[in-house]
Amino acid sequence: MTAINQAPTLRQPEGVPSKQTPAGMHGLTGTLEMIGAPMSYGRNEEIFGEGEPAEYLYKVVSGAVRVFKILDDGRRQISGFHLPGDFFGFEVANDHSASCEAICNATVLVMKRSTVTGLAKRDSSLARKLWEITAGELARAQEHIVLLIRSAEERVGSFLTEIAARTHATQEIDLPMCRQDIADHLGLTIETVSRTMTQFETAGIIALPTSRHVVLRKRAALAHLRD
Amino acid sequence: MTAINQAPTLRQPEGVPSKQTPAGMHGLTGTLEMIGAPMSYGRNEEIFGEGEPAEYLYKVVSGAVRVFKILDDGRRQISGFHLPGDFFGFEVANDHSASCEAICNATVLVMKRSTVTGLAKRDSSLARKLWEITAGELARAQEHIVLLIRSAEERVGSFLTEIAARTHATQEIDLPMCRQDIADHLGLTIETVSRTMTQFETAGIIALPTSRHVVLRKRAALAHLRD
DNA sequence: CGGCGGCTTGATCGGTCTCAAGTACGGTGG
DNA sequence: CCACCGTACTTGAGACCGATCAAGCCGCCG
Repeated sequence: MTAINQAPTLRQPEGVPSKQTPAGMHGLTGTLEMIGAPMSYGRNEEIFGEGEPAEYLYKVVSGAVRVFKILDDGRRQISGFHLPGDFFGFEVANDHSASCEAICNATVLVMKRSTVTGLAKRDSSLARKLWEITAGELARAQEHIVLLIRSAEERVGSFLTEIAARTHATQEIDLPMCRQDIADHLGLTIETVSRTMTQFETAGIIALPTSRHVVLRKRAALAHLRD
Repeated sequence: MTAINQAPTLRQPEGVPSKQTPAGMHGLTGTLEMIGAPMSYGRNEEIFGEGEPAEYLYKVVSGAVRVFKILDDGRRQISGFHLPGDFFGFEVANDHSASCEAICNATVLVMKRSTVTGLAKRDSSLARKLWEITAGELARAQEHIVLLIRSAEERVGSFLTEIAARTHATQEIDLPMCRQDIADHLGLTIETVSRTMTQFETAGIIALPTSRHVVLRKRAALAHLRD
């Protein structure tokens, strides 16, 4: 626990509110941000732990976080990475079903859960938005299931494609997470992830100026890998 | 399509409503069943298809159904089996994200989605219940992800344990689904499923009087398999 | 310069898939 | 009642992919 951990400042988050919510987004982005407080977390700092009461809902402002479970055999399954703009930590149950850590220094908007669910009781569009966020998580989980039954090549290829799409990158992506994080997300070993990346580079599908910086040379090839 | 397919009778389902909803169940079971109509489906009959408009919500009364996607390489991923009492076909989006078929002859309660979401706008406890059902699906999907990164032995063992729990079976279970269904659910081949079952039988963990009838001899051993 | 964490590469092992028969069971028709 | 058939399931042999074990390399920071 070497990280800086600012106490939430109970005012509007700086910077963010200037971007006003576009109409048609059900107003959640606006509403929730109003009641949120920005918090900073250092690299590898815990944001919440599995089994803890889920007091807050979160939205990434900058940086990246990983949500994971530690299995009884000691392995770690990273259920997802969350990037700027993503909500996370939404629970219907009272406790968090997974743990969450900052991957790198990260700023996160923190909203009190009781406030949000209280508002949702009176505002059916907000209630629906909460449902939609959970349904979005479900869709992502199901995509992930489909990914896990495929070959290592396809898993790594899809991962790169997904990160590129979610960061709105056209050509180059900077991976915030290490190889072990990727491996624990894709259900592979660090060696297999590394080998597969090298293989993509050899095939001219990507370039790797540094291990964290990926240049997508043939995006179509990445997306259409067969096993 | 050889199956019997009764048109929905737009009256209260027979038999079911006599069981009144116990207090504290948020009233959904009661409310939704009131607006539901029972439908019968034959073995392998389609209940809805991926991409179709999600007009209805469903609840299994008897029998069993499988929800699945066909992948672009032709493989089939069964995201889940639904047994009596289970809801399925819940979507936030307008279209079904997966297909659904009856595994055996099955009776299903069918509720009009627009009616339900209309009610949810005015009834926050119903809105919350819809959210809870989706969150339950999410939790199940995440459990499944954890399962998919484990060994074949563990997958089959957990599958048997899960079915036993969900059918409230203490000792013996009747599998409604064939080996291929199990394989497509667990991300294995039919041969591996079969071999693993045989292996459990040889080890005295289960008995297999017939291929669909499983006697659990050592439930603890099934649940605690290591890879 | 030394050390360390993160990453890559190599050699070998093992689990699961693939391909290929073989078996059990239920239904159908003679 | 039995012969036949099709479907579901089991079993076997071999190939292959990814895990494991083990070095080595790179970049960064003290």
